[in-house]
Amino acid sequence: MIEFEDLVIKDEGDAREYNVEQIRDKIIWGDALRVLKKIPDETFDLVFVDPPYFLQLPNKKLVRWSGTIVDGVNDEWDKFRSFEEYDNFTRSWLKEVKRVMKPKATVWVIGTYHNIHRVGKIMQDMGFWILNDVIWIKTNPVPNFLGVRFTNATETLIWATKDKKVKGYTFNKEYAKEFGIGKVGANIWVLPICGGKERLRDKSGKKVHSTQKPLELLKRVILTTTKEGDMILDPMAGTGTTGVAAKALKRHYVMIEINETYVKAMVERLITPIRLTTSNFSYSYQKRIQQYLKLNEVK
Amino acid sequence: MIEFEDLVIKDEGDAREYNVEQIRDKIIWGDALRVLKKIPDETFDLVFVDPPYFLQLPNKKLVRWSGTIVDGVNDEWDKFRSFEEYDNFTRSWLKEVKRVMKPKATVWVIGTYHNIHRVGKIMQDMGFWILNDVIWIKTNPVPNFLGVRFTNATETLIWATKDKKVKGYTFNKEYAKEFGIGKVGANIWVLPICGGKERLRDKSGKKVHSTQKPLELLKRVILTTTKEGDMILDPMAGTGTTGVAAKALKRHYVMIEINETYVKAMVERLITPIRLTTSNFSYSYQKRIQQYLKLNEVK
DNA sequence: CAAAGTCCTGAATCATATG
DNA sequence: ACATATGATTCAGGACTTT
Repeated sequence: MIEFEDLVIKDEGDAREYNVEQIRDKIIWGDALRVLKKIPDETFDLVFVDPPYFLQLPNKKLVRWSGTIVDGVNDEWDKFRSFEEYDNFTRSWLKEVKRVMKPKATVWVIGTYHNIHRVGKIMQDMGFWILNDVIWIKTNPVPNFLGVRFTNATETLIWATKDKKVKGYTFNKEYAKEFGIGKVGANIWVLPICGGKERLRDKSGKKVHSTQKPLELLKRVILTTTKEGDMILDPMAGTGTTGVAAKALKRHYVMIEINETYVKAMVERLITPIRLTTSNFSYSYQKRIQQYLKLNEVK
Repeated sequence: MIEFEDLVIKDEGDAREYNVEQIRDKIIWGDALRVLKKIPDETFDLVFVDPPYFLQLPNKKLVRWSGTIVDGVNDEWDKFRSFEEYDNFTRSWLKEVKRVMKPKATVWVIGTYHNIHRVGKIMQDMGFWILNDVIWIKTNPVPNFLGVRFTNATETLIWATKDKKVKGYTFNKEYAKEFGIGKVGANIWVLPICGGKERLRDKSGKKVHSTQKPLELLKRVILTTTKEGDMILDPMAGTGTTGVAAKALKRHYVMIEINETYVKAMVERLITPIRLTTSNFSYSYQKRIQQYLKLNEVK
């Protein structure tokens, strides 16, 4: 039986460097930046980053007509004092990410309009070369019930190499065509927000993580842009969707996370067998997505 | 009969300021920045900007199977020496745009991953408050022939106020629901690239403008975020889609454009009567779009 | 005249090899 | 570094031609 200790390395304050064998298929419990600095150069084939979105939500509750309260993101890890502080944080982790990427590796970063433009510009300024934006269309977004904006139903993923000159990165176009709307393998993915049985909840029914990413999303990232056996890094792993998907798809992972609750949740997920099929969707989700995919058949 | 002189003001080098009556429903033929500086504060209810995308295309030809060559963007106006030069240009026009916006006005900027993140971050840094990203899904994008990336089928529009504190901007949610995918009025618009009879061509059949925007796009922008009689500015008007749509929808426009060929094309379009209905789409477009909208009915 | 087939093209950061 | 040659690669829509 696999135990917590088999999967988790607690990062201690000393300065030694990790070696690749030691951290393969492990969760490193510690601060992302501090841990990243101890990882050797050119270790990973793929990096997936889901940084704080810096939502800048007002510190008041948003109440629905029904009287219930919108359970938005109000976590300490999403608090920054200013754009400048957010940008400095972003540059810091991007610098380390770039260093630990193999020469032909690619990196994904996910965000919304609150932060993605800041991240994207900083990436370009640091020499990353954007290959695509991929638009995730959420089939079940939170509606804008005040009717003062468009309902924000999308997130944006930036996919990039570490440098303009990189050739020969991994791109599996068969999967790109399978996932994207239309025949062309477009940069548009339609899938629901993480919910149902996949969504981790504590005993009181509260969400363990406010922004848990769906397995289907990471499945698509991994299948389109890695090969079996590749090393994948997620330096802000949250509840570990990246590692769970990587394991199921026969890739190696390294996940970094500082929050103890999240680390424990991740371990639970990793020792629970899953199969990564569309059955990870509920039936109604599948039906909805089929509607989108029917577009392929329009003449 | 309406003549060129009735519609066009040629911007001369002198320093006098334009007044609102003088420029209403006019094309100002001159440099965007120089002209903008002569426009009074708080003149417009809406600004739409389609800046150069800074595509940084390689200096080599992309040849198709058939032997034809992809006629990509190779215009002087899309050339910048560096990100820094592009950013300085962006900041310059954004500063003037902010000044000529009425207090409750909003601004739209369109771009692709090549430039939109730079523009978006700069807007945030200058105090603009992003209300939404709107994703334009192009039904007929240029495929990625070589299969090394996702086909880039989207453009991104940023919609913002000039300041975080702005309340009471115009948002017509009925139209937002009509245009966006799903019942919720999502931030996703599906429409084709400008082509067919709408696409302006010279006598030899060559595109007048390499990136002419579809009328349907501007129709949506105008109907969702302005009222009848509003003043709309397009400071880089190209072949004038903004003005044509504004006129048809009973809004006032001011368009700035420096290129003589484009100005002449604009005048032609403005004196040609049009009706702005969905018949601007061909039937097959409509069918395709209906397929997307069927999602409304999914339970 | 309608239907089917051919050809061209669209905001594209699209490959590799050789000189 | 840049330019040129060669080769494997693509979908939707519109214009035009053939059946």
